[in-house]
Amino acid sequence: MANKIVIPSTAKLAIKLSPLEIEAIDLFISFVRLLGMPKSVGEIYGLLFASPKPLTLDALMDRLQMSKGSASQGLKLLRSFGAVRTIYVATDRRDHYVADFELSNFASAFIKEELQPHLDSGSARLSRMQEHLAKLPKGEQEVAASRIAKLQHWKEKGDAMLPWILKFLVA
Amino acid sequence: MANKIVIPSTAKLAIKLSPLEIEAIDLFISFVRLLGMPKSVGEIYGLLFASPKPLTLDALMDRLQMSKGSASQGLKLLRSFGAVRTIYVATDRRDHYVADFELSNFASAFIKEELQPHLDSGSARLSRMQEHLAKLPKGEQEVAASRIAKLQHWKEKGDAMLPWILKFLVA
DNA sequence: CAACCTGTTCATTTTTATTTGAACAAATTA
DNA sequence: TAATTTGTTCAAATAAAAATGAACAGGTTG
Repeated sequence: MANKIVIPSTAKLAIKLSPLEIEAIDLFISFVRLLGMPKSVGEIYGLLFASPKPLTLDALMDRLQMSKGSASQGLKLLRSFGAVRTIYVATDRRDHYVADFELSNFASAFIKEELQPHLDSGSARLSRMQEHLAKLPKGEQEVAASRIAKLQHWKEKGDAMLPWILKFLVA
Repeated sequence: MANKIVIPSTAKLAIKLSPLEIEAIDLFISFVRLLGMPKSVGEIYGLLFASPKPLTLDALMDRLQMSKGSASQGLKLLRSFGAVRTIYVATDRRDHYVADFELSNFASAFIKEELQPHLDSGSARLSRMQEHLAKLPKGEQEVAASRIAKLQHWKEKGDAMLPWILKFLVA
């Protein structure tokens, strides 16, 4: 005998995502993947981006069919670099989220958290390399020195470029 | 009874990586990870970068303790964007690899293969969004239109920025 | 041409990243 | 203050990415 499916009166039917929402979500999934973030973060931002009104954690879970943990962590990350913020909604004590539309938030978070640290640790690395170089057999020193110089040059290029990119994005 | 360990006369002891090599490998592992490439690619490039002479696939496997499959695929990828190339070595029919020191190869491969395609598909996506927009209830059209305009703006910014970055890198 | 050498491919295994959901804490309400 | 609501955390499960190694294809050599 087949089980009867009972839907409690409090259950909310998940409203299917609209084509526009799907398009936005899809766009932001590929965008965040590019920055090495989990897909769920793209889904959340995409839906908030497309949504005309603020959404609660519940609503996100419901419409994206996503666990509470993912939604909570995704929002945490998005908040951390200002891609999303809460907005006060009277009579409802839940947090209501809206997307911030400044794309540069994503990019500058990526630059500050991923690129900058690597460039910064680069100086120390180059020093260490110079030390190792000194201990090399004479015959190998010249080649190695020229390659370390290459790295130095790349680092300088990176250092010079990042501020410029940041400025361009924010502008 | 303990087994006797027999080392066949043809076996080559893997030469331990030098501190300089380790430093280079470590650097390039984080670099390629940033570009979403597998660690093994960074190891290969790093060792070739540090190596004063060309290395064969065998040598890479041996010194990096890496499988033939990984080495072969990593080299294939690195060759595909010119980060590595083969060099002729008389009396040895194996391929001998050297690193190409033009950093811009990595960056422009990344731009051409990851960033550019997303921007390119963006136009079609924006058109689709415009169509969905038209089918929206009147009340929601205005908000949605302004957000699509945002996307348009970002896309234009990206389109404008990429060529500039590319030029900066190659310079 | 048969045995060998070199490198590629790809199904399988292993490792790493992401998601889930239940336990928890904090705040609110009855 | 007990019950409820809301959101976070984290250990465990799942999914995705990467590495492995055996089978293979194409050369080369004796």
